[in-house]
Amino acid sequence: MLGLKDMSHELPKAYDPSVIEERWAEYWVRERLFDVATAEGTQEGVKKFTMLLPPPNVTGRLHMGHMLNQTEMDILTRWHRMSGEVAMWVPGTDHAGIATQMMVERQLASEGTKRQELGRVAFVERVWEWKGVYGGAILDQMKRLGASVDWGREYFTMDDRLSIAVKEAFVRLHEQGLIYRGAYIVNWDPAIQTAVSDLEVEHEERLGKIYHIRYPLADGSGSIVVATTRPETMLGDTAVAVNPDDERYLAVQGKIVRLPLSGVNGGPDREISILTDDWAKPEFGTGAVKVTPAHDPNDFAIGQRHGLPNLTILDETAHVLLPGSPYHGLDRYAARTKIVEDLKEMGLLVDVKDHTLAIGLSQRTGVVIEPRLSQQWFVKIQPLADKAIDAVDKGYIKFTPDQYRKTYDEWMKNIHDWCISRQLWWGHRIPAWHCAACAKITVARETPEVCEHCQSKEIVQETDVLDTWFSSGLLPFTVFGWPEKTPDLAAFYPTQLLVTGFDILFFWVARMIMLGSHFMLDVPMPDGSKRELKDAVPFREVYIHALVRDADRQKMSKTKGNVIDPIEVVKKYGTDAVRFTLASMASPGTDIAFSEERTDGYRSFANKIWNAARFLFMQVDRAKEAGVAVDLTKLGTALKDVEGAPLETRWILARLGAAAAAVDASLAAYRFDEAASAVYQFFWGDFCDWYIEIVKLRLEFGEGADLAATKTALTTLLAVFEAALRLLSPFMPFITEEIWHAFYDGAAPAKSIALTRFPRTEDVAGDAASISAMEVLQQMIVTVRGLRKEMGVPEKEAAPIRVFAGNRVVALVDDNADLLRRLARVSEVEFASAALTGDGARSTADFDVAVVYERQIDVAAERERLTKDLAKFEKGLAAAERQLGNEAFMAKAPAHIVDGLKKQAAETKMLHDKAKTALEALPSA
RNA sequence: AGGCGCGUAGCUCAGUUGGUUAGAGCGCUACCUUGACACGGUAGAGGUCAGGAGUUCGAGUCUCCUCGUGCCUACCA
Repeated sequence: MLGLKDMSHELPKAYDPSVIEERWAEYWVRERLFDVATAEGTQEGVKKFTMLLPPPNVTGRLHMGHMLNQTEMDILTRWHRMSGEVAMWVPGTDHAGIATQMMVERQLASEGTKRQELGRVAFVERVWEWKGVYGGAILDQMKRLGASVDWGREYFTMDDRLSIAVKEAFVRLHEQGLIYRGAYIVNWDPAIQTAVSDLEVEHEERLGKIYHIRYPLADGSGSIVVATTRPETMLGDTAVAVNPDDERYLAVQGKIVRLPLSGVNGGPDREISILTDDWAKPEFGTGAVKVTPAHDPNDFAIGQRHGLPNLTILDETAHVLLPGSPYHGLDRYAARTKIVEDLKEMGLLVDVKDHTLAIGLSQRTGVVIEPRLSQQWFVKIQPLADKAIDAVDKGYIKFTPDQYRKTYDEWMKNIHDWCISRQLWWGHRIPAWHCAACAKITVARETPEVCEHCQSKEIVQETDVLDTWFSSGLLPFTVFGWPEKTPDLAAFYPTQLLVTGFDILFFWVARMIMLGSHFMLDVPMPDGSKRELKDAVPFREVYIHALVRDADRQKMSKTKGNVIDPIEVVKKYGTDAVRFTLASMASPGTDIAFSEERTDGYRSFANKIWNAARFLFMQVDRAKEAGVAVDLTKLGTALKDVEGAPLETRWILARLGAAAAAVDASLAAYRFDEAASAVYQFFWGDFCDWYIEIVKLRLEFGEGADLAATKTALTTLLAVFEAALRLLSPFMPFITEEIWHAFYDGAAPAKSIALTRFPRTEDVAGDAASISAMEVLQQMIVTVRGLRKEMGVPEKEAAPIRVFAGNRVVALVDDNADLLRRLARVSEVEFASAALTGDGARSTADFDVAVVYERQIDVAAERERLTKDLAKFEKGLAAAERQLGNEAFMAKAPAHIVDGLKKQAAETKMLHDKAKTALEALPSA
């Protein structure tokens, strides 16, 4: 399947992701590597990691937000899987009622027809056809990105089994008295002509006008002035309300008003009364409110309280519906203009003021929402919300970041009943039948033959469909077979985690919590015991991630044209680089300003990994030629066997263990940025920059070389590298898979690196002492390199150095002289018996070091540097001394802080004195 | 109208319970085409942590205020 043999000899110099990624993406899906059998989930004692993919709309195309979401989920899933857990990530798509219907309607429009001409049945068929052709696009994109989901469990929210579950849920809620139908004011989208829920309305501050209109009293004794932002609705006024305590209006309470412009067919204007209601606030507008019960939720409430008639004067398309009126048939805004003009002409327009108001726009179509009185289905939400509040309050569901718990709580506590009916054709049709004979409703799981109330056969099914979020809110249990008591449901519910953006916190997350807490309480636990709320919740944890913005922090939108297509970026830099970018920028609290420059940097990282692999493969080839063969089955042992091993071996193993521990801790806290930075730092900073450079010394194959030592060094090198690949693999699955297979050259111990074990500290030997010793050595090497450069020692030339150091460092330098020679280009090391000053000597806390070389330095520059150093030390010293002289500090600060400061002060003083001596030793200019 | 964030190096961002001299990547400067890698190596420069006040022995970190900025929720005509 792979050209492995070729690879190990002829890896191209630069890594080219395009040639390998598609191959592995297909391989992972074809081999079904990430499908989980139900039996695996029922094993005793095995930890499970179950998670649902937030189902993208079938109409969707993958955007950066999806990619961030999927990258995070994939990293977590791969990490859990490699940690020995049963890791199951369930994918699917959402039928997305409005979005999909609009998409197909647009298609019909381009063919010169419309859904009404097709009829409901043909239209729905047409949508299914559309879904068949275009619906899979987003999941195909997901496959290309290597998401390690369980494709065997892929679902669509309109699948038969899910439709049955949706019906069941609806019927049960109805039976429990939690679903009702009635005429209420709802948010009406006049473009697509359906009701939408409160959440589907977006508010936008806009500058509008507020109109003060004079309504004359019928008895001619005067008038009352009302204030409104929507003058066209006056046609539907059925009262005027004033506050009972408003002294200005005491005299007109109960009087009759003649409503201007309301006459039809040339008849007289309607008469309405002035009533009192607390809702009218004296301080707002004129203190008098026109009441339009059919077109405003507050007015509706007033109407209910006072038994006012509801007069609907706008139709489904927001055109005036008032036959016989001159305004009949006008669009709402045209009507507004004309009414204002007419009022002005009649002298009834008292005032027009600028007024900013939050206008409601339909999330899907962008048109202004028209509050409209209509028959709709609602879920009585309070009983569900109570459980959902409880579940989070009691800690059964944990939010990360924690601040969202509060957001959730606030919303849940102010929740309104949920309008779940939509006047669409695409969706789950409400399982209710209206009776023509008795006008009552039959709600049933199966299509009924007769009306359950009067046995009439004259029944027709409700034409409304359910809000898409109703079905997706059930997913955490319906995907596992609910209402059936399936093994899947027993094994995998509740899921562990939900990863999503805050934009669907209320739409989806909150609904899942409400519906899960409600329905699953009735499902016994696998052992037959009663299920408690803590096990009825749909997931244990919710991780809310940030929004991906463009490099200028602008929200990506089609209208702005700043949408970054992840597939394009992936083509340019490789999936691994884009994944790594998203992971490393996924810090809590801030949105992600996606920058290609950053991605470019991580492409370099991939290239670095690639070239490290090339280096290793070359060494393996050299070894083979020298007759040294490494046993790849012994790599695990190599990670633990440090008996008599050189410093760098013990050090890199300690670093590897630390990196693994850091990744574990970070991912457990959803700190993808920290985890990414830990692996990056380990691989590039520790492994490549230091370890490989040191190992180059050890790999001697020539005459008289100690081949046994070479073999040991090479084995450790390979072992660390192989472990590093596993460490990197959740973040960069493609390049690690490719190199890992090449590494084993057809004899890989598993079908995929994703199925191997994630490195754990307990798998790796390593001691803290090796880290601190190595740090001293690194510091010394860096210092010598700096000195060489200052003194103008040519790059290729080795120079002797002098070292003055304590015992610890003497032994360290002595033992690792070859390392110094190689990495700092030192020819010989001479130990000094006294502190070194002048002559380009440099000091640290642990040692003094000087490069012995004829100075070619710029004296002026050196003086400048030393002067600067001196000033820095003086400042530090003064600060430390001031602090140490502070009695309050000495009395109150903990001992280790005081000791630390004392030590620091002593060191600073030493460095200060040396810098001073060195400065004085410089020849005068 | 309420609520939640953010403001740290030229840019993008880290900075865990307050504790020794505030970090990373990119960019920048200098040197290096060294047999893994120029998508590279080595060494550097660069920050009064938005501003002010307070608490504390000690504040990037806690409190308050101001300024700037982003978002969420909401039935004020």
